[in-house]
Amino acid sequence: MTSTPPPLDATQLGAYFALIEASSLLKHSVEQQLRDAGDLSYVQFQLLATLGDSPTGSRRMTDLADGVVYSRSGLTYQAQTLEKRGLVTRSQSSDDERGVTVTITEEGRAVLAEVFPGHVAVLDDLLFAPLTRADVETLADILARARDHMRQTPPRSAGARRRKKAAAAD
Amino acid sequence: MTSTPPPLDATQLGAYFALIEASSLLKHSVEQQLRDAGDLSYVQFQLLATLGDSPTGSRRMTDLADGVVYSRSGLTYQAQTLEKRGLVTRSQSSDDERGVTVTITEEGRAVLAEVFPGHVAVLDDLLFAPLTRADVETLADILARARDHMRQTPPRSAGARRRKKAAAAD
DNA sequence: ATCAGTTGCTTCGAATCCGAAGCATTTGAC
DNA sequence: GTCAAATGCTTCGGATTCGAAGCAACTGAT
Repeated sequence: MTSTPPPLDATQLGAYFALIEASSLLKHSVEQQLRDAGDLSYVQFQLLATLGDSPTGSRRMTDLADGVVYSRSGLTYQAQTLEKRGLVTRSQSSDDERGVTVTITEEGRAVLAEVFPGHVAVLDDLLFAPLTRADVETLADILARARDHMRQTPPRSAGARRRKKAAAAD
Repeated sequence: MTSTPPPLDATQLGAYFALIEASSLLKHSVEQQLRDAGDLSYVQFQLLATLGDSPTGSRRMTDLADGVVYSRSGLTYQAQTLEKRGLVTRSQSSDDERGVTVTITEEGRAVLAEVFPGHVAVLDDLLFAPLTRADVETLADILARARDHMRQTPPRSAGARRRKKAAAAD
């Protein structure tokens, strides 16, 4: 029974659709450029960029997955792929025996450098071209707030593993 | 020709990352809700919603694919899936022998109605909660401009087939 | 120390996705 | 009319994705 009429007005719908469409279109174009320039998928680029941004060039798997909004298993797959191509190395974390530290290689940095200018060019052409400086600032502010809110609002059934015990007092 | 890395300033980077992260996080949560509420993927929901929005309840495949930012083959797959579940029907277009018209069924509308309130709830909780009314208006305006720009800016290296203008009458 | 619970990552199976190739129809040029 | 190119969609093959289950290591309490 749909007893609750949609409390979304036209403006909200517009913002929602525009958000989804814009990010989809942008992602598609970026993906194409990355594929052409360095044979990288978007996730792979994100991973390399995240690693390259780190002072040590390394991160733990979980941190990577969280940063990129990705599943653990998907990250394992991509990390393996990147390792096979020699763009990253994987090693046991020093303090935690079961932790895996991923580190970008020189080769990885090279690919990153290869791809980056084109990446930026796509962003300039598609995203920033029709926007003023003030628009970009405003956009960054609003979306950052939304993102932060989502980050700290736990999905109803994701994130932590289901607790089997203590079900009664959950 | 990669001699001039166009620099992105902090604000631009912030806007870009926030856009990607926010849309990713939102999409993930929405996907979960749709899966739980009606066993629909996000694309499937988008398709049903698009069809439901049409006065006739029908659209041609290509128009659907464009609207949802999806590959043709992916759309074929999803249309088949939805047809198997009885949520849409597919039939030959009247004026074009090779065109396929997809139409939402009563069952499809029912599922849509079933899922919609929860969908809206997620949007309210995650996207709109931390934003003011003015924020939403601004966001809609800016992103709509960006989206429109992307829509009419063809991918530079895409050897995609040229597509003509679609008929306005529906 | 030991046990149960938690966490980090991987493996597994299945679903989904895309691009390229293919088929059928339409369009445009001649 | 006929042919070549363009268009609409599907099929095919392969890559990517996720959740669930599994294994190993850490933690805290006893």
